[in-house]
Amino acid sequence: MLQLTKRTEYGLIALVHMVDRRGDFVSAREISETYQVPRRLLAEVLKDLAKHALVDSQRGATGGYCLVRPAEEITVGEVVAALEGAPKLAGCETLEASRAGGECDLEPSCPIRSPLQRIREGIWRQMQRTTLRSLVEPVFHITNLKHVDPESTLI
Amino acid sequence: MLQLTKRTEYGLIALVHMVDRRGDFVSAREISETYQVPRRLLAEVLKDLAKHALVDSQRGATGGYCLVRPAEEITVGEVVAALEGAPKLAGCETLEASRAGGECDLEPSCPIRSPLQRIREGIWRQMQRTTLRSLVEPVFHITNLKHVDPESTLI
DNA sequence: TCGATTGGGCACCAATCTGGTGCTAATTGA
DNA sequence: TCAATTAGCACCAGATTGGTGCCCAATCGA
Repeated sequence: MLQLTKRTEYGLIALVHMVDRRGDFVSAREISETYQVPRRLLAEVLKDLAKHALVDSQRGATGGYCLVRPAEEITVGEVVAALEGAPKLAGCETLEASRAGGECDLEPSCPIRSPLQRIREGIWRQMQRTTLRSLVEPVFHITNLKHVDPESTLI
Repeated sequence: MLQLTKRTEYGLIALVHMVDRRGDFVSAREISETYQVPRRLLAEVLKDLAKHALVDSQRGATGGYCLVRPAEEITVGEVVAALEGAPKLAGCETLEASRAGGECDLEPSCPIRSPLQRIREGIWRQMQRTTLRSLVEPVFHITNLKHVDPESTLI
């Protein structure tokens, strides 16, 4: 259905919540109560983000999570990749790299290269260009990229 | 998993196959054999496309399907909407329209408007700007939209 | 007229994904 | 020690997805 999962949604909400609060650790409970998100599931998500080195985690009474890098350096693409795995651009692209030039017999519609593949690539590129910062302050995204037609920005 | 369905993939493949062949009807069998796609499923997809007036269908021995409009006028967004339903931009957006101005209590993270919503909107806009033609000849898309940074085109 | 070929409708299925929960252990500050 | 927190693992019900079976309806050519 072309949709990101709830996991990703919760992850992004949590990350946005932590923007510009580096240093102090925010607990999963605080986030879950603030945005009415299932705590256990959110914890699962944050754990994954920690595994992928997008957040630091600390146990104990005053523990919690905080961003590892500034919001300008974290892309939506990274978050999605961490929480649902990088979109498999299977077929041609991957084969291209591995066997350099041979015909592709795995992807049946290869000669044309499946339209869906191309669309997925496009979406993927967009997400890799969209930072956490631009989610917090959309204006940032547009004003800092004047040469890009605002109409065509992801957000 | 942020992915379009196989149905959509098959639909796009079929539509691309029919580009610039208005007039003669292409059978589901021909397409399925050309691209090694399950015939019955493809038929189901084409039926939906016909229902949404994206293709004409004709029964009988020499029947099949053909595009209703030229490839420049059919957008990927339309195809996706036909085959998997328009992405529900639930919550704020829809409520905004219906009750004009009240607080949104359905979408918990509403005050911030869920980051995921925004991303979804961006993707959706992109798909609505991407035509079938640009899937056939990517060059078309870029050269005809010179004011858009090529980096930011969907395809 | 008859048969072959095509799309249309409906039901159905197995596998997978998704959202979510329970429980217990380990860590840490007060 | 106690309370709060993250970590790990298993588990579950429901929805979605990809795909198939079967028969009917239309249409064309012989």
